[in-house]
Amino acid sequence: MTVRTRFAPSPTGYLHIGGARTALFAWAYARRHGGKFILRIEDTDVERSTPEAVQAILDGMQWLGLAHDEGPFYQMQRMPRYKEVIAQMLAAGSAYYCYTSAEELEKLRAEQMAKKVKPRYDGRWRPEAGKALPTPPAGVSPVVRFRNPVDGVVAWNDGVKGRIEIANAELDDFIIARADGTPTYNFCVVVDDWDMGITHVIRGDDHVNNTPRQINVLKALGAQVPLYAHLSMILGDDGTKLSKRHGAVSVMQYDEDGYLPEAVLNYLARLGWSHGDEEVFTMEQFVQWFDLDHITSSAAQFNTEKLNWLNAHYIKSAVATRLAGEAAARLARRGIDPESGAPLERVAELYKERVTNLNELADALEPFCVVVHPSAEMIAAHLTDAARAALKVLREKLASCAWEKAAIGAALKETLAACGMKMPQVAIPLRVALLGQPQSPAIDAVVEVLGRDEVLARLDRYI
RNA sequence: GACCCUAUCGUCUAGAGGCCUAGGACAACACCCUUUCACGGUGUGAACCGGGGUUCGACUCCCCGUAGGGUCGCCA
Repeated sequence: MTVRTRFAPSPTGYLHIGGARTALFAWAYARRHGGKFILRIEDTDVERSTPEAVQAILDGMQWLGLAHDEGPFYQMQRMPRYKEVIAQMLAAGSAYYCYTSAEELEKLRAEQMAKKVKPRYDGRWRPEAGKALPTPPAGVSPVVRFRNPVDGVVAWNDGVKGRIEIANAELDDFIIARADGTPTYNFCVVVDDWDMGITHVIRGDDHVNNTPRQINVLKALGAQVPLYAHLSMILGDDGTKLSKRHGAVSVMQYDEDGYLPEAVLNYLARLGWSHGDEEVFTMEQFVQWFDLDHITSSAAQFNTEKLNWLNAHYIKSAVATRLAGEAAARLARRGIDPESGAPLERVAELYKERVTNLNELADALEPFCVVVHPSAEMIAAHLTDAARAALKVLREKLASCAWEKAAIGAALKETLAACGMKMPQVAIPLRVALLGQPQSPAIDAVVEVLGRDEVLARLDRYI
């Protein structure tokens, strides 16, 4: 049996971090077992589904590098198939028409809530041996309901939560087709998983309660029941349910915020799954190690600090060309010409050990492209008369020394000796004069990469 | 309210009855490195929700509490 997993988002918004993890796990499981990963867009909610959201999901998947083997399939394009199955079920008696209006249902629910019982359909249109059904009211188009078994329990061995058992008595006859004839979620999912030969349904925790209904329909259809694995929620940084106010929820926002996809992937992989003490690993390793047994069954709180640490790690190990390219794109978006100054690749090499994200990298590279003027306070604090005098001595040496790090370092040391100063006393004013800020990587390396002409020109403004 | 799920350092987690004096990572703190700020290195503090069982022995198994969460749509 080949493993077939799927990711089935509804296109009502962007791909959020929880969905991304679900997709990652389903993808990894298929990869791990040499199976297929299927992408299915569940767009039967015409009111809320948008083509923009479909695109956003596709973009998110692509950014993460989670490629699907089949699809994307769109449920709206499978309407004839759903209707065919509904007709079959109607004919077989496993589904029936119900003429109860939405208003009546609403009233029923309110009464049940008031009596503090579980709100559920009372089965008034359910055909039963020896039961007289009401006369269908004129002018009401009926919904179609699934005839759920009354007795027994439906149980499954959940891939992450273990055995779950729910009594059929807890389940009511849910609607599989609306009054306008369109099928509903719980029904489409079943038909799709069946038709697409899905063997492992890896999805969010919030679907646990749908599972027994889906299993019952599958059984009524004579279909094979797949293995279900329900992933717990991801909570926000503050331990509350993830929502817009948590800032970065959309996967693409992480791109925007300067995260590398491999960092996000590695972080997500470790959120709710583990492989002993392994913290940092490649997707190849992840695919090799991934299993359902080591998925945690409790909800996990998102921790931006750990993501930041991983991102910094991946930036450190990324090649400078790539980093320079990423930073250049960000600088360009700020209206800065990335080609206008020092070679960015060399600057990126200097900074990659020191930044947490690509936006910080762009910040760091900016003063190498354009002159950044220090604030008045900074000038007053660092570019004192004594400092300026030392910079003047240094300038003369830099005008003629060999242009490589060691020679620049030597010029710096000679300056210190000549002025009777300590390294920071010259290095910090020099940083302020050159970059507009008192901190930077090793100053000799910065001077070298900035170039002689630029260094002298920038110094001349202060001496 | 009913049903379902969950419970180890602040956070992510290891842990399949003795390997646990509970391990790793992020964060915190201290020290070291240092040409500033970082990086890096070393180290320290920090947890089994409570109560009952089962067992020679429970973080691990069972029950009951408690606390969180999810679901009860002609949404997905």
